[in-house]
Amino acid sequence: MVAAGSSFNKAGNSFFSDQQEDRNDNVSLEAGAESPSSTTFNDMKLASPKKGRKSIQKRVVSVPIKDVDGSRLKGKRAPPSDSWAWRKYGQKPIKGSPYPRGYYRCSSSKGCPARKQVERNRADPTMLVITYSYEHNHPWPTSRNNSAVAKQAAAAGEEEEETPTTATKVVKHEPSTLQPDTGTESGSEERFADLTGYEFAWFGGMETTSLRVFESPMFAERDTGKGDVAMVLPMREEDESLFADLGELPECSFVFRQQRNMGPQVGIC
DNA sequence: CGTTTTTGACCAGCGC
DNA sequence: GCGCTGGTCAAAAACG
Repeated sequence: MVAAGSSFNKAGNSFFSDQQEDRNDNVSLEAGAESPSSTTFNDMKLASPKKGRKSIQKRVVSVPIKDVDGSRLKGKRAPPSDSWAWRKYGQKPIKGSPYPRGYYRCSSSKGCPARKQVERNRADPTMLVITYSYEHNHPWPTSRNNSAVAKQAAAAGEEEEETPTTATKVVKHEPSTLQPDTGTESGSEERFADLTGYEFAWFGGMETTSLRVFESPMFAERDTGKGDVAMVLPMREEDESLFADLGELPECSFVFRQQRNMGPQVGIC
């Protein structure tokens, strides 16, 4: 991303570094778009030394546009990306990216501090990169319908969003919040337990049974050796074709498939 | 009529 | 100090 904007330079691979949140509610964050299709789910805690604000946690999720779109079209699928209501409050073209980034604010409840940014993954336009930001200890409202959410997320993708459904989710964890190596699995489970309490409550349905974390070589390449943990969540069979196009997927990614009446299944490369 | 989206302007941080 | 960029605000328009 060509050293995306100023604020990102400092952090370098800011994705995997602690970042700080300054001024108002702004948060500097790495545009996940830069990362290869793989990335995807990041966890970041942002402390704000300056204004003594609560720590801000960020999570980056990469979701296939089709997933989002499908949800929107059919209206009754599993939540595409989250279960909250978001209101768009801005959109900006991002330097180096042909796709604009949309800024959303949680509207599930009054005073909801959560925000998210949605943009297309430059490396893989079929993927949407969604960055969630919220105060670490903020109690989230209860789940809401997701059609609106899906619509918004899809909108962020702009143009083409007319493909069927996909439910692939590649999840990546911020290593700093996990135990480096040995912690891959236990650590991530821990993290995901956290997730289930927040916007990713829908993960809960499967996390205990098959949500696992794997390390992917591909993440290492842009992650200056921090050892990212990647996770690929359920995808639907009809989307295999999608992956045919995702040449950038890790040589060895783990893909879970979840069939409607069966639990997720693990596919091993 | 209330809510959401759009869009241009403004503000602040960072690099040069 | 200046310019660039990202993030937010806010008014108007659109939508349900």
